Amino acid sequence: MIGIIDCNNFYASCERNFDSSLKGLPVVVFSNNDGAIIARSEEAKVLGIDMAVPIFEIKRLMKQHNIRGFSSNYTLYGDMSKRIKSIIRGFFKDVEDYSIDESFVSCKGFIYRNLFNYVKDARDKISHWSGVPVSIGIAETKTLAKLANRIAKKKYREIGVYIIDTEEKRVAALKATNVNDVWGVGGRITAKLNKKGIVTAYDLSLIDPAWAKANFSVVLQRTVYELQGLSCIPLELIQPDKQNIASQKSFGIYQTEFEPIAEALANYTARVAEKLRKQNFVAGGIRVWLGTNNFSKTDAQYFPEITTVCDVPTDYTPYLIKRAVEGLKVIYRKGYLYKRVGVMLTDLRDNSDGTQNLFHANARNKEIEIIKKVDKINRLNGRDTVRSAQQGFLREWKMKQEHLSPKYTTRLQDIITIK
DNA sequence: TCTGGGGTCCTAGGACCC
DNA sequence: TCTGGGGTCCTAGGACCC
Repeated sequence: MIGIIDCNNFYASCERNFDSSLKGLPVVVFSNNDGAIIARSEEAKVLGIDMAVPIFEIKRLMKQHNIRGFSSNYTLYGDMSKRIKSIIRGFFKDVEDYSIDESFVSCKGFIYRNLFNYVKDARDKISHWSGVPVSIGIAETKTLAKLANRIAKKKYREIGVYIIDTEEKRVAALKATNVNDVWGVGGRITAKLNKKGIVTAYDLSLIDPAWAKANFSVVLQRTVYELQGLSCIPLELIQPDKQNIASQKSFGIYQTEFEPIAEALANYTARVAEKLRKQNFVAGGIRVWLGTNNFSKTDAQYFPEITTVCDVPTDYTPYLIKRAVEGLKVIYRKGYLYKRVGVMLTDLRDNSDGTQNLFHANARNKEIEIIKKVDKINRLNGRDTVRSAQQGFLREWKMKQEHLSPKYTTRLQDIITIK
């Protein structure tokens, strides 16, 4: 059996955990740029606030019901996630970190105790010790476990645990679920399935897996097997290395000129390069893209992108920034209202890779020395104390975060303030 | 006026190899 | 006149997840 442990309303629960005055109040969390809703407490859901609605549409509703809104604070959520996962590892030996607020766990070897009692106890303690309520679903496959988790959240909220361990329960769960609520089935596939008369998860579980593969893909075929109780998606206990590291952000206000966009791009590149070095990787390539506001019905639209290969796989920020900005120069056109710029480091590999280039002098050792010192200075004195000139200081493009909560768990002065 | 960010996997088709 | 068979690698695009 496989379990999925999922935090309830994770970001909203994190915010509430550190501010007791929010108890019982509706709480929502905004996307970057304070643009749309990405998390809601139960109270906010009851008031009819949906996922992903733009903030400007619900401003009045928020005022009317005293709904508390927060800019997303990923430093806080990331740190809470770490704490919760370390608690989970005290109860389960084999754990796969699946997302910031979800872990798959193996329930193998629990034959000699009462599975429900053990998991229920674990669920209560994880919730209590972390301050973030969790739900646990258990079944024979990951896809069925996700289904069980939905039931735990919707039907057995107080208990917070649901186990699909009989054929009757499996069929009942499938019949009560729409295909678009099945893990791995999104909007596009749902539309196609519905046209063929497949509406519930139960319908989907009855189709011929070979037909699913022929008419859709091997991905849907696996989902069908998993719904039937045949496990196709194994627990991944070892986190695979990252293949890409990316950063894109919407601008606080539209940008039209090259310089401020290049400045933003340089800053995002500095961030991804930091992440790269933290994981001891070098990047073989860089992709840069630009975008206008795709929600606008009147603005001219433009979404160019460019991929370039590094002369030598590298983690050296000045080089990466230089290449990124060169790429931007190629795709940038005057006359558009730009909404975002993004950068992705691709073709990642271990920094012991040692690939060299016949036509470029090897400056690697010198670069390593320099960037190590820069990292150290910035670690001790704050981010960007030493920076590339291209990163600038104007930051006209920076995103809106007007309702940011303190970094309760990671910044000393905030920890002291909340006592 | 105003709508997020960071990822993965799969597939088809083209280029290329022997 | 007439032109093979078996592969790999790379890229772009599409779909999905949280």
